[in-house]
Amino acid sequence: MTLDKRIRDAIEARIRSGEWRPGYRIPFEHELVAEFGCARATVSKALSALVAAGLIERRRKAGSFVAHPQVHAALLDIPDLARLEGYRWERTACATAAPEEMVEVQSGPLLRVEGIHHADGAPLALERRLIDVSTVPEAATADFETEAPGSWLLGHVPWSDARHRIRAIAADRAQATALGMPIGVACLQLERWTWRAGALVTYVRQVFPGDRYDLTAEFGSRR
Amino acid sequence: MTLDKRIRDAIEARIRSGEWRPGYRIPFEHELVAEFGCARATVSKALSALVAAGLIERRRKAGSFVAHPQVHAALLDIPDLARLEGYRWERTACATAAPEEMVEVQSGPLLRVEGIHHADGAPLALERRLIDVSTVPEAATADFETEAPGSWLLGHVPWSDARHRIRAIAADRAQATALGMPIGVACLQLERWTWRAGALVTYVRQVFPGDRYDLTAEFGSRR
DNA sequence: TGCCATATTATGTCTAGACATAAAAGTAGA
DNA sequence: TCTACTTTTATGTCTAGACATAATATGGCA
Repeated sequence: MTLDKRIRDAIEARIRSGEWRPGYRIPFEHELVAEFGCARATVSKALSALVAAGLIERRRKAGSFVAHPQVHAALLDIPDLARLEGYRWERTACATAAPEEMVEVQSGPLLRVEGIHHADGAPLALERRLIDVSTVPEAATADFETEAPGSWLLGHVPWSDARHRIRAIAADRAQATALGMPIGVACLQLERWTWRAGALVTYVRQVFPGDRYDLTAEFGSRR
Repeated sequence: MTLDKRIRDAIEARIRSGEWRPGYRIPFEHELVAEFGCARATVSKALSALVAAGLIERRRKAGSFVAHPQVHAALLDIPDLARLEGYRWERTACATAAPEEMVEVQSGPLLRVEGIHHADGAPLALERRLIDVSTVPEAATADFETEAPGSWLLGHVPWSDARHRIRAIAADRAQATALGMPIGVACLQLERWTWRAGALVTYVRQVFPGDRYDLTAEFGSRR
């Protein structure tokens, strides 16, 4: 393990654990130099890597700060429904659930929340969400009437890893009814598993009508 | 413009132009030090950035080499159909075409190629491709009977930028027939525009049956 | 109080050099 | 010829220090 990686990992661990929350000013370079007993260039290299990873921001004279998390992945344009204006969350169910659609993923007891996102009066997305209560205990008593679980989690779980799966599906009876469309309409289904420090935080499945939504991704890279 | 960025840009330009092809050994660090009149650390920083960008690979003692392009985007798992074994290309049409589905993208005269990718005997994807003949003149005389245009282009256009669009569609009559499925089946449609130095290289639209294929994406990053 | 010039300071970039490391190339012995 | 050891060499990591830059903080002036 190289020294700059050790410094990077030490800082990253404190950010991902939530100890250093978004906006927190991490120690100055000269303080890290003292803490790790190395040259400033080595600390700077570690901090540069954290900037590239999107974990911190550096400002001259002011210092380095834990970056504010963003739901938008840099390369894959997945909307954060809860943040978009004009969207309305409509809660339909909230209960303890067995994770029948989440096979192969380890989790504790789960809370299930379902709802519909609206845009301009019409339903845009159907959301089914499972929250691992052992990872996020506050979720058990949260009020998802006033705030959608997506944005609620954003404020309660600072950092995480995620895996996405995108597929085309035909809307079943329940989905078609909820979205106000005929059964069998082609929909884009986005699934996202979110972990924090190895523990499942939440699983969410969003269904978008194919004619109202598409994903875009840009790559300034290799073909 | 900082010195390390100038070095990086100079190397990147020679790679993207095709002057230095994949596998080419770029000058040793000490040669770049002499060329740019700077310290080795500065050259090394520029090369590290090129590694992070996926443009070069560095091997101790051997030197640094232009990386072999990969169709797989790092974060979004889009398969390179032409490279997967067991896939068979079946050409159905090849003609000059008006780009009716490519509005808003500027291009020269286009060559149209259509075909079906097979896996284990069953059709897996339907492909419609438009190639800009003014950007890739050799395409006009290429033989797409023996080689799919995707892999052919890979060998003739070294580096490029790309934009993707992903949506769910219902298969129309022609698509359903080609894929051997009922009309209206939910399919994942992947579109990709590819540019080289600002000029369109190719547009491709691939249609995958929803029940036979899905995309996955992992992000070790922010939510 | 409000504004502007100045000083301070943390980051940004770069240098010249040291030592480590891994892999290729060369060498000697079986 | 084949194998094992040694040498060479390009990259990998790090140091101690220099100067640049930009944004904050400070102090004086109106």
